[in-house]
Amino acid sequence: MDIKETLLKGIVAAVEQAVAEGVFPSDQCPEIILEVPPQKEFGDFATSFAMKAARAYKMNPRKIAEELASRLQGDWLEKTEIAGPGFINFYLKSDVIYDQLAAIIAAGSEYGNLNQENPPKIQVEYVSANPTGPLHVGHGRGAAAGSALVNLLRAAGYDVSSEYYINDAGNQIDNLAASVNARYLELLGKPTEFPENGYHGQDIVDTAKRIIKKSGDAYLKLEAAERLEVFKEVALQEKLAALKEDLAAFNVEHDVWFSERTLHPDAVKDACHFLQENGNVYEQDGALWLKSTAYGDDKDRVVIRDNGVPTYLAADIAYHRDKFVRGFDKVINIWGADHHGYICRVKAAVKALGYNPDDLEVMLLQMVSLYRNGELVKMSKRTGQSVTLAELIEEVGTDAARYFFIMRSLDSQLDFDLDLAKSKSNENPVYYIQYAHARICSIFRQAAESGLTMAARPKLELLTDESEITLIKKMAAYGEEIAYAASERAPHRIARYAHEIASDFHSFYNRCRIMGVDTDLAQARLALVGAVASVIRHSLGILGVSAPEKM
RNA sequence: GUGGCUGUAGCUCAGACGGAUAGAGCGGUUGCCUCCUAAGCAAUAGGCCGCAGGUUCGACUCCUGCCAGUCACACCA
Repeated sequence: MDIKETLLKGIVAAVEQAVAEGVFPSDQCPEIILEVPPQKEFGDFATSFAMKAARAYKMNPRKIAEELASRLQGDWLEKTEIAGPGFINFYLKSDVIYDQLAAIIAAGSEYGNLNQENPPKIQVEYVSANPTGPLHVGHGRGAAAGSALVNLLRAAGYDVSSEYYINDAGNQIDNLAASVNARYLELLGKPTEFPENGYHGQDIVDTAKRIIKKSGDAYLKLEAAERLEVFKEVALQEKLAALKEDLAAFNVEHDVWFSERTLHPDAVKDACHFLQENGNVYEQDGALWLKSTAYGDDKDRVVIRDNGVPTYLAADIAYHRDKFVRGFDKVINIWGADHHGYICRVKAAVKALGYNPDDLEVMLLQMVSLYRNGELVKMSKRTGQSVTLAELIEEVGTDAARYFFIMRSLDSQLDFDLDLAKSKSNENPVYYIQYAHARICSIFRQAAESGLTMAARPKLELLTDESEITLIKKMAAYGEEIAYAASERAPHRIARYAHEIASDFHSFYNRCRIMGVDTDLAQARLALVGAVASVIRHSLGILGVSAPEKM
């Protein structure tokens, strides 16, 4: 069992004993929280329990600490100290950490994967950009963060399904077809007015060119409406293929691609009927309205327009109903910050459908601002002037782009410095981590050459250097970090962790040598750095960043 | 106007249900390659944690108000 849990149980037992002896009052026991102290002189773990309990117990905190410490036992415990206003500091026996290291080594590449009994089913829907043009950098943040979150949740033992919602119904798709049509006519020398809400990107021109290359002017003979239908399908298939290609190049893969069209008309109608029967929609001015105000929205929202066409919300209601019908315990949507006003009505819809709105978690990504040469790069999807994800990957590479997107908390606006990300130098944090991994691989290559082998049972207790102890403790904390980061939905914590362990390793590397020291010590160190490499690989794997063996 | 997010070192940002001297990277200064990758290490300078109140033994963290930046407030998607 994890040493922290063991310690926690020991403390609980000590408190219970004190209560049984009448030293502590029987009720009002505050929660016991163990933390790693800010300084190593304060021990391996500490708790502020005594200070928290002081009020409830009406006792002096130092007295509480003494009573607790005197009842705490365990052969893994070196000593306890009471410090400051009433902190209890715990010092573990040194062999405890060697047991931990041995367990980490034994777990191998599985170390960092947590097991949960009856893991909750979680769905993560992310990117879901309209299939009307290439992905741009904003989608890139969603793609990186979403896939990292999926990896993180899986490592934490959840049963996760990732999904892309394809908005392949509605006006924007008609605009896509009309845009392709306009380019088609234009290229064939039959100038036409470009649709007002059309897409101006080069990709639309390219699609038109490919159509001409394949079929020439054959489609000119068709009625306009027929031609638009054909172009709609061609364009949609091309866009979807391009999206998948862009995402694949970015180490992003969705388990399910969900087409909005499949919701029309039946699922949308069913959902509306359902809401009608439980009285959550009403008709007014010829339209059908969701009573979202009953669930905290500012105003009611139209679901079916007066012309009989369902709104985007109608499809989303049907879609979210479908998600819950599929049996997910938690449904996570990753949206851009510009959609925040939409959350309330979807949650209202979820509640109106009879599900718990708290089971729908919407994570908002704040905006990305690109900087090049110190200047803001303006983005506009309409005019096709934006920097696309493909261009970003081309410019800075998948590893750097993913790391830059993930390393910041999702709810802080991101300034993405292109010049920094593409600089293949020490300014770039992703290389720092990868370099640590490459160095370890290099050590193993050298060891193999010089005949140094891994010991079956390395003498880990020889690892007594400060930097070695730091590394072991850092690795021992990885599981907890995974669990916490997953529960907080905070993949950036893993980026941080990876950087920290890389830093601990580089520090070790400069203090301790492996080749040329006593064989037992060398083998122990080899085992240590092997574990470090494994943990770095695991954490980079969550981030979707490669772990090169040479740099 | 209403709502969301943000405001911490020169710059970009971390900071676990309130706790012991507020952290990292970049940038600055100073050292370290006869030795496993110097894309590295070590040391050092740099902070009214936006402002003002409040709660508490204790507040960057919680509450209230204000200021600033940003995104959004459709029978568009």
